Amino acid sequence: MNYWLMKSEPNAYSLQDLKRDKIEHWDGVRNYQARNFMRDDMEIGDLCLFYHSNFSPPHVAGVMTVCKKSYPDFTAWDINDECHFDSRSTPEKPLWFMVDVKFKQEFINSVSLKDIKENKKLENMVTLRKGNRLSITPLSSREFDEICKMSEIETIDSIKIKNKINK
DNA sequence: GCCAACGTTGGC
DNA sequence: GCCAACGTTGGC
Repeated sequence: MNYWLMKSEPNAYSLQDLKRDKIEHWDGVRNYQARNFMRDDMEIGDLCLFYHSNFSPPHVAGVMTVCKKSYPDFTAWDINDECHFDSRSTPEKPLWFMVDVKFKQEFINSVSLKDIKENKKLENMVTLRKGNRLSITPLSSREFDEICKMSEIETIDSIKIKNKINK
């Protein structure tokens, strides 16, 4: 089983949205490395941290699981979908792929990027590597467990995030 | 809103 | 195949 961190801008799609929808396809990935992770390495049952990017403060909000193996990202074929359409991808020769994810858990306390950076045990996280902009990164089981553990503790940032989300 | 860091594109 | 120019990501 593998562990992943997956980024989404909560404006576009949040963990709370997934909680409502239960299952959703993780479409719109248009980066080859991130695509390869999904297409080649993600298995049913893999555990994923749901990370809210472009939010102040940025944070991990909860956990989801992979519930369907990769298949072509059909939003790339929709000429009316300005954000996702890519003429290079066709049903015969798909270029982009996605998996389905299932809601598992909303953290009682979100874990902020700042708190992650300050945790010595997480200093080797791929997500933290300088200049990393990958929307999907692998995690070790230890890193995954550590972040879940951190969510049990209330912090200044987690209170900030709670207040903002409940507004 | 700024901008660093990276990925992608396209001319040569 | 190089690399400059451009676009995007995402923290701050």
